Amino acid sequence: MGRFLSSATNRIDAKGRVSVPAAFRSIIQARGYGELYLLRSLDTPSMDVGGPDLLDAFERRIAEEDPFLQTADDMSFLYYGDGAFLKLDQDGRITMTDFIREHTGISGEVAFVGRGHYFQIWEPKQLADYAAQARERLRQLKRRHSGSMQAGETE
Amino acid sequence: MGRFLSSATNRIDAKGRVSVPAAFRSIIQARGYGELYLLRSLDTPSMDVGGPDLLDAFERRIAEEDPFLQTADDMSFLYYGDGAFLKLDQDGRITMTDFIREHTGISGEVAFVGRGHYFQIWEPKQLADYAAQARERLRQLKRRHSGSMQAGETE
DNA sequence: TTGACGCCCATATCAGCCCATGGTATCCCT
DNA sequence: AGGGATACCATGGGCTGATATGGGCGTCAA
Repeated sequence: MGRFLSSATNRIDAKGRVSVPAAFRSIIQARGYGELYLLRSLDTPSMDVGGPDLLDAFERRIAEEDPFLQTADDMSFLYYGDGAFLKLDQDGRITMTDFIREHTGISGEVAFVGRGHYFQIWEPKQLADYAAQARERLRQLKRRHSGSMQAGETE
Repeated sequence: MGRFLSSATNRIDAKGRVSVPAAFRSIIQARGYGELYLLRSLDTPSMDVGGPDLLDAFERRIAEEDPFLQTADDMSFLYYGDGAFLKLDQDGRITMTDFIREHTGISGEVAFVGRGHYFQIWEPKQLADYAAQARERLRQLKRRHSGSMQAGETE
C-alpha cells in the first residue's frame, strides 16, 4: 500500500488555502480516507494528518503510559481536545486555520512531509531546523555503532 | 542478480533531465523495479537510489527500534521525509528536482556511481573530492597494516 | 452587512510522452 | 581486414495533460 513519502512546500493564497501535494492526495484516495484527522504533534511545532488509523496509533501510545500518571491523562486530553477534522476542497486544498498557525508558526508557506501512514505540516524553516537536528542525531548514533552502517546496508 | 557497478557522468538538459546510464537501466528492469526510491545520504552530499526493497529494508530497521523513542522517530522522519519516489520517463531519464539539487549541489552534470544493490547520484566535482579522500583513508589504513592489502582493493 | 467558506473557472508552469539527431561501438559481408 | 550498415545510446525539443495557484461569486451565519 502506498505510503506518504517525500516532502514539498506549497504557498498559501490570499484566502488562506494550500494545495495538498498531488502525491499525497492520491494516497489519501487509495487508502479510502473519507475524511482526515488533524492533531497537534506532541513534541514538535507541527501537525499530524492522517486517516482513522492515526487515532489508533495515538491510542496505542497513550495505552503505553501508566494510566495512573498524569502523562496519560495529559496526552488523552490534548489529543482529543485539540484534534480536528480536515476536509479537502474539490481542488485538493485545505484551509490553514488559526489553530494550525498558532501551533506551527505557519504564515506564508507550508511544508508537507510524508511520514509513512500519515503526513505532517510544518513551517518550512522550522522543518529545516528540525531535520538538521534529526540528521545529526542519527549521524551520532551511526558513529557510536562504529560506522558500520551505510545507507542501503540496513539489515 | 545484476549489481549496480561502474560510474558515468551525464549532462542535464534544458528541462532538467538526465539519462540514467543504460547499464543501470537494464539492472533496474531486470530487478523489476517499477519505481525507484531516492534518499538523501546521511553524511555525504549525494543521493542513494534503489528499488522498493531499499525502503523495505529501512522499514524493517525502524521496526527494530522502540517506536516511542526518539531514534525511531528520527529514522522514520528521514527515511520518509528525506526520501522521494522517482520514476524514469520512457527514454530512461530522471528529472533533477530542487530537492536533489539542494542536497547535492548538482547543477549542470550528474555523476552516477554503482554501489551494488543501489547506486548514487553526485555532483561530479564533489564526487572526485570524496573519492580522493576515500583513497587517502585506505592508503593510511594500508600503511598501518603494513602492506597486508592486495592488489585491486584500492579503487 | 460582513466575513468565512464552498463551488466554479482561468492560467502559468511543469512533468511526462513522443519523435528526431548525432555519435559510437558492433556486426556482417565481401 | 576494410568498409559499410546497423543497433544502441545520450541528448534535444515539441506537445499535451496535470498541478499549483489566483480570483469571482453565491450562501450561510454571526
